[in-house]
Amino acid sequence: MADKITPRSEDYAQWYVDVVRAAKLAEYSPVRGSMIIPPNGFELWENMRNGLDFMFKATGHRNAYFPLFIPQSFLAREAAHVDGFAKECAVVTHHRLKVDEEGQLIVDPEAKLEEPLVVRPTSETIIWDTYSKWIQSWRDLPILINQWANVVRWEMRTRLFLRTSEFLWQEGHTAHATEQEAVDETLQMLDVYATFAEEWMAMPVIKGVKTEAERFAGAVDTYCIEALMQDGKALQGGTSHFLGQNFAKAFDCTFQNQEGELEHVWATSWGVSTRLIGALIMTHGDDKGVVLPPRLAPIQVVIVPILRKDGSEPVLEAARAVRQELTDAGIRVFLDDRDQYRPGWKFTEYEVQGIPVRLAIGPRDVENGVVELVRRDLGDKQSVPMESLAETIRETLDSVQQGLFDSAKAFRETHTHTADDYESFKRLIEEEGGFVLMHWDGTAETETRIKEETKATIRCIPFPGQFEGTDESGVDPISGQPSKGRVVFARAY
RNA sequence: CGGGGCGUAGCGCAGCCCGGUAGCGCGACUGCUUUGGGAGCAGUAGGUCGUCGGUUCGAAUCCGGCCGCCCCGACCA
Repeated sequence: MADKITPRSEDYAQWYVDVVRAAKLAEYSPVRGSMIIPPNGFELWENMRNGLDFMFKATGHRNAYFPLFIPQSFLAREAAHVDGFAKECAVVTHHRLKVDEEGQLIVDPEAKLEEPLVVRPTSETIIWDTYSKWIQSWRDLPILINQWANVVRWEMRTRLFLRTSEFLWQEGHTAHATEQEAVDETLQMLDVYATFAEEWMAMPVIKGVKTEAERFAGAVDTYCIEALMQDGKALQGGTSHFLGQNFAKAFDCTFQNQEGELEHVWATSWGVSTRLIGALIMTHGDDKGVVLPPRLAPIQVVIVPILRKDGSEPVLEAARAVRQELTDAGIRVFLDDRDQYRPGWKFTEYEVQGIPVRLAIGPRDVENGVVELVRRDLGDKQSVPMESLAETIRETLDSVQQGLFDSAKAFRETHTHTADDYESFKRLIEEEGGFVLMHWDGTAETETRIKEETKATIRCIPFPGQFEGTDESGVDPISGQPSKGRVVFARAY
């Protein structure tokens, strides 16, 4: 029987869990808050990683690896950073187990570490300790490094992909001679994320800067891309931080400039995580399952042959020929010729998994020189000629990619509202969800009050030009104080 | 850390109130028939009933302790 998927309209959170499970993207592990990522999920991550990695390298970055364990004292060096992460760190205190008198495996109390090791929640500290050794002169700058790694943040409440205690991500850490160069780098990487989100994930995003309350612990400015999920909640998809000289000062990282003077280095860091997979699911999924954008789908086209006891050989031959043609054209294709499942079962299975295009080839199709093509996003069946099939598929994949982006963008537009007074703001947040644009006086007081009263937070102060009228000055409807422009509010993941 | 729920076959669950041979569905395995939207029939295998203790002739069931997981809140990518 089919794995039951709760309809989105009934219970969106349950739908999400059902879909992740049914599409075999992730499963729970024996340890609370950590997850197993089977091939379906991991190949998706690999494709994301490849896309991003290419862009990182195209902008001059190189990959490196820094250790999982960080001396506890390192984390304490930057005050704001401690505040931000101390509450959610896993700490290694011992290095040995032993079997006790009762035969139980226990932590050996004799094997206590002199200094506890923190499992990295992020790597700024270990990296800046290293950079301080690498950097002496302005000639050593910039340093443009990225690492692909796992990190641990001991979360109280977890959700598959969206918030797990251990997750996979990339973290870029760069060092610069000037403030301007570091700021430029921060913004450049934000652009990389936005491009990736929109062109690869088909997920429209708002670019903006975080308020002080939402800022990364230790950053001067945090920039972000914010996406809107189908249930009207916002999701932060990636962040890029201008760290100023905070970490350079904490780790005494200086360089000698061209005038021979010692200066602190300017820093950035930026990251996206497996959380993006959650964003992808909640941007495009439907009641039948996941919907994957072709550029990221591990399998772009699945071929289902309709086999009969008599005369299935011509069908298989045709299916293999199609597979070859598409493979040669650089399309990721899978021929499911397993006899143990019937075609209907396979149709449903690949819909759950979100494969963008399905081809069915049966005896009738072979006779007529056609294949049946079904787009995952639209679901309509069409018969297309075998002739120049690769081209047809390529166009179809492009069309799916574009179609997903367009409908996600249309959704965001119909779920973005403007509020001019607090009452209608509250009504919009409560009843409509989505992004609400409203004037804000720039103070933490009103921001906190709104959060407490409505659970909505300022997702970002959007860059100019993304919304009509957000850059016009006005009045904060709560405090009556002047506002430089509307900011983006929403309830968020 | 508060509130709620749940631990019984790989997965989902019933059985518990009222103690007495551990069951159902899905999945798996074998065979046959099927195959254009999650096939049908027949058969087979699979269990320390979360854990420790108590009550009892006898505990999945009653009592107590402990452990774990999920959901909702406070906190966060």
